[in-house]
Amino acid sequence: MFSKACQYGIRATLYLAIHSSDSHKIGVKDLASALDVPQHFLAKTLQQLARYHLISSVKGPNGGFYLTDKNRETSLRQIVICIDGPDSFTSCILGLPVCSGEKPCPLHTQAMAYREGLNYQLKHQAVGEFAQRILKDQLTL
Amino acid sequence: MFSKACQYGIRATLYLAIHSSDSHKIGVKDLASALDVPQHFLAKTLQQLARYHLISSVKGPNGGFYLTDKNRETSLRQIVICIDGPDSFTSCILGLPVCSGEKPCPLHTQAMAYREGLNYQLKHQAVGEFAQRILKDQLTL
DNA sequence: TTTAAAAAAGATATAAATGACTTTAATTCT
DNA sequence: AGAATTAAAGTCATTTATATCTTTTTTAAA
Repeated sequence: MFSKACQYGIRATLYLAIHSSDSHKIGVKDLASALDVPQHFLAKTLQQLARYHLISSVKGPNGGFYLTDKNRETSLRQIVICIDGPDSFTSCILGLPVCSGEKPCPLHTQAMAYREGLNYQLKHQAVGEFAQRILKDQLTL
Repeated sequence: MFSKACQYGIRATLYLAIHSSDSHKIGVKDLASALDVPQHFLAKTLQQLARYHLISSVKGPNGGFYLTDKNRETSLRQIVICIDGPDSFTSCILGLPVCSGEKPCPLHTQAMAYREGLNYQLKHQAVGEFAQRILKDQLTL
């Protein structure tokens, strides 16, 4: 479903949403050890997200990654698209080159129901809202 | 979600459900070209399924793969388990080593709701039933 | 006893994930 | 302002996993 890069990207973004701010940036090193993921691989992923302005970063001393208020308004769907591309939720679950409502594979209907639901959740909940729910419900990152 | 091997396995099994019988077996070569998938990779997958008696095969002239009536009663869930293992539907969508109802990740509820749905469909529909629906609704393989 | 086909084992290729190193840019401290 | 420092950005190499191809062996039927 999600590539490792994407999983790391989602977790890192949510972590930043909870722990970072304009005045408190977090370096890859700290982030990687907090999430227990490979540092350099995470770095690459974060750079990709920063390039697309889904997260923010500054270089140099006291620099690092952080989320602006605007960053907090983006959806996790955007993060997924940025890393895994736009098709991970729509491509055929059986790998058929053509598979759509008109020409469905045997699992099309079932898969769509499942994936659309998840897609909706990722699309209509802002990163900031997710973060609040994580704090409230004490979810794991 | 599914590995290529698993996608090929599902499609091949359904193809066999529709086109094969005790008296009409199908060779990997024909199967592979009908589904347009790599022949030898498919062969390996079919052998795995045959080893676990989810599909049937005989060697030699006029041999090949086919489905018995009993084979038609197995579920696609069994096929998936046989190839991708038992955890592909329950392992954490964010890759966390521990993620459960008690200690959920931020996407746990959403992911479970929809994966359980798909899982249910795969579990409670026999391969034979699937095949009939494919014929009835003219679905693509 | 020849033949057709699966079964098995192994080699190769491709892609995903990870790691090491170099460069660039922003701060901080003279 | 200029040098030193820190951390991201970028590039390249290595490892690991997945997918694919090749060859050999076994088995059942004609």
